[in-house]
Amino acid sequence: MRDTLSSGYEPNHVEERWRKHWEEDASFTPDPASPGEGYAIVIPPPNVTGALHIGHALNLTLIDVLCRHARQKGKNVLWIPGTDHAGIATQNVVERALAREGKTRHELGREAFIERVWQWREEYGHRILDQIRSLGCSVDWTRLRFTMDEGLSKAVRKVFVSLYNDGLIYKGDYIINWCSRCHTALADDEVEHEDEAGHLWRIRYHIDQSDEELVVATTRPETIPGDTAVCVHPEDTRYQHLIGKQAIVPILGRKVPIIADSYVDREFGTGALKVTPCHDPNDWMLGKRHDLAFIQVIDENGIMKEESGSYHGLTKEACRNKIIEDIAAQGDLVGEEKLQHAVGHCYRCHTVVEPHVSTQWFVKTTALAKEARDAVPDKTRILPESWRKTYYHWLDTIRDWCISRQIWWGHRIPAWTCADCGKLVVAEQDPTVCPSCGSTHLQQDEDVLDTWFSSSLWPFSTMGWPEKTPELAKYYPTAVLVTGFDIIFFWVARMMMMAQHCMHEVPFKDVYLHALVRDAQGRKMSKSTGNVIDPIVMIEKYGCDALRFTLTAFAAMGRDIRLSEDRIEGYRHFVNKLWNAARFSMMNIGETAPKPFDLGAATGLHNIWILHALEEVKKDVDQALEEYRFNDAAQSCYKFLWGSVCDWYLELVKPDMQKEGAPKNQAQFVLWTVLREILVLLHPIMPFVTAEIWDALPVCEGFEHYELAKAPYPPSRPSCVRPKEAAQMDFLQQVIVAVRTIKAELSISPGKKVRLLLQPADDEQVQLLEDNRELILTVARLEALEIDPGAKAPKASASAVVLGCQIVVPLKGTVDLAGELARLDKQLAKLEKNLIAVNKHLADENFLSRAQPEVVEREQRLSTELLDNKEKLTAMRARFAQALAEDAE
RNA sequence: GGGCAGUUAGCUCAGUUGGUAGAGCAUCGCCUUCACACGGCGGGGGUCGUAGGUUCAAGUCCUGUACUGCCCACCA
Repeated sequence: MRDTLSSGYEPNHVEERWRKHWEEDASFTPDPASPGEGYAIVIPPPNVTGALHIGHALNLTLIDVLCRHARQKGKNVLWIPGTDHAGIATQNVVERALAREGKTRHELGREAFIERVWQWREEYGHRILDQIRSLGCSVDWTRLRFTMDEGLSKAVRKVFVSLYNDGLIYKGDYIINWCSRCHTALADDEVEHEDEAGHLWRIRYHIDQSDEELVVATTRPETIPGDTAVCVHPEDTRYQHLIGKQAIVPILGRKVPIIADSYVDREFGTGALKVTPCHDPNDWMLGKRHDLAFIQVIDENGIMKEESGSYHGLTKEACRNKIIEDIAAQGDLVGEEKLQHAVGHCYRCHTVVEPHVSTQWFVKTTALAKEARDAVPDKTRILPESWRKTYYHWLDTIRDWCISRQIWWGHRIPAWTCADCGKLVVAEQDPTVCPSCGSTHLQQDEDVLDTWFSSSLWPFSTMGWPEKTPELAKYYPTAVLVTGFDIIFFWVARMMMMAQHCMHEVPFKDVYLHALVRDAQGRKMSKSTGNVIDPIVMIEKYGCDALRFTLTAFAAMGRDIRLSEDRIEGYRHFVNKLWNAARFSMMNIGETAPKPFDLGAATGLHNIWILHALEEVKKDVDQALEEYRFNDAAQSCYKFLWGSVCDWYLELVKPDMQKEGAPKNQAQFVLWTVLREILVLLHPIMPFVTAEIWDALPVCEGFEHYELAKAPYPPSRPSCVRPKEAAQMDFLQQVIVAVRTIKAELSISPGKKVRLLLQPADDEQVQLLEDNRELILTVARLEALEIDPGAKAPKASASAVVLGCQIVVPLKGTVDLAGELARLDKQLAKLEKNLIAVNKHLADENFLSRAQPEVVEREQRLSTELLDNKEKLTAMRARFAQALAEDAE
């Protein structure tokens, strides 16, 4: 046990000790052979290059809440941590570092460069792991994984070969998205479309051997040298007669056919389209369909090729300006207008993406996508459900997945070409001879795989697949995938596809897609906007628990989180409140633990009431977390601890603590129980402060001591569910509040002890109030308390009515008599308003005959009660007014 | 062009199966009451975007509509 707690919670002193303890103790390293239902979550692997941002913090907090809660519920929990090699992103970072030394990766050569990246990872890759650690994540560090680990690389190769052998991976020429800065192909979803202001130029194409002409509209005149056709709609009467003739490409003078295809939108532009099969995906499709020539005029660096004639060597941007100039000079520029249109950008470096024809590797997605689709929602639920449609839609319209990347950092494609016979060899093990001709001149494919290829195997590759491991047997499929919706396609859908192929089973039973964390204005956080909230800074400033509680409390399903620093600061108060409630408890419990007794037999309304409330929170929190309602779980704890325990129970229990014997011991043990169990409930959300308090709490006789991270969820105590007593307590609270209100509104100092006369409505109230006389005296701060239904109230007194019980505070000696009249009028007006509303219901025939009987009954009861209150209050007002008048005389 | 969210107190958001609107922060008043001023007590503040519909009863269900945000999409 630790010494007394300090008066303010200081997270920095506490947290590091627990991080260390959890790690050294291997607290979160489960044994697959141990009992308990397997419950696994794999971390969405952050990039090794990365630093923890607030989105990670949210993601990791929610996962940790689930894992810690599942442990409490007796599950055998495995949370696998790890990082992603993040091909393009990491290569970019290292290349930038090289550039600062004045070197390029090409100067270094492939092998040395890769060596350099590994070095870089050794040096900086632990940063993100440290940050995961500082968040308090209960991950199993002994099972740390990296997508380029030997085991995972083996899995990658196995899947590649298997897909290839099944005919689901092929190599082919296709128009892909090319980033000329990253110098690699990108998958469709790695391209971000953004509306940009551009121009739509109308350019005249002359018709061969004719005076006629055709005007086409284009946003990309630099591709004109690559034109191999002009296309119109087959039913367009304006152009029908030109179909089959030849158009002359401006400047270059090449003749190209005029073709017809219903793809063309007659309404847009001029209704005539120039076709550049090598530099536009639609034109590529047209080119294939109409068997057109394919002329590439822009190279992989964005420079005009020789085929572009006089524009050879220009950048594509320069070419655009020049060619427009030239066409204008020739008099063939017919028009120029501004146009907003979508332009694709590289999701890694934001360079404009160029459609580019090249040889790439693809995964056939049709069959895989169907299986992934069919698994939802029966085998895998997607939450919130609104994302289900999006998921379906993507899979329904999916195109083959381009998986080759022209970079060096990543899993190199396990394909070799025989230099002698040209045979393509795809194999798990590096081949030494060509199986076809026996040659040893085998050349491995230069490309590496898309990062998402290896990530898509993550749920099972991290558990040791393709080996048959105890982890796979116990923990697969994983319980839930928790991630942001921004990677639903990149990652979630692809894991679903790959798992079906490799495991013939879904990778997870639930997918919980959480929100994006935005700034207070709802903007995305970004370094350039300067609105980022750095979780590490927040942890240092306010403590990890405050950050975690804030994120949890804001994690309502299906809604973005608008975060600002003052919210975190606000919840730090809550952490401190818990700390001080614990301090108070321990001061009153003392060194020696109280003697346990049967809580179901507790006496004292306040004890019975708080135990009842405790049962409710336990139920609520458990239910909320089962349904991923994180915010509800956090709110329940917050309300109970602050609103019930601190605001009331701690005050109510003070008199008991001054006594000796049974009442004191009872209060102590109840307090001990309440504190102990709320610590367990809060622990998944705020692991540090709860563990620290738990550690300082004495252990009662007959109770086992274990550390909080290993504590079970508190079992329900049915004998403590006491709704009747809870309602009685509610009545007492209302009485006390009424007295406080009178004091506050009549400017009677809260500290000033007043006399109170209660005129209960019935014997039951008399009994209840008598039984709790002491409690009322203390909490309402009274000098004297008279409970007497027949008592004669002094005329000059302030009054209120609660459930028919009249509350009278004599005002003799106080100043503000006139204030009371105004106060009563306000109360009466409020009552009257309510009464009218209720009576309107009761006067309605339809309501009486059609509403549920309970509802009608409730309304009737309410009406009677309100009327009674009104009458009593009116009478008191009259008496008081009289007193005022007499006083004036 | 298609799809999905959101619109509730000054701000940020809750509001499970329809039954007289809640929290935190902010604001106002009072209080250094021996756990906590990162505190206590009390007050003020909302015709729940808008128009209809269903219902005895709608913030809650349905339809239309406005605005905001996001995602998807091959109109050059």
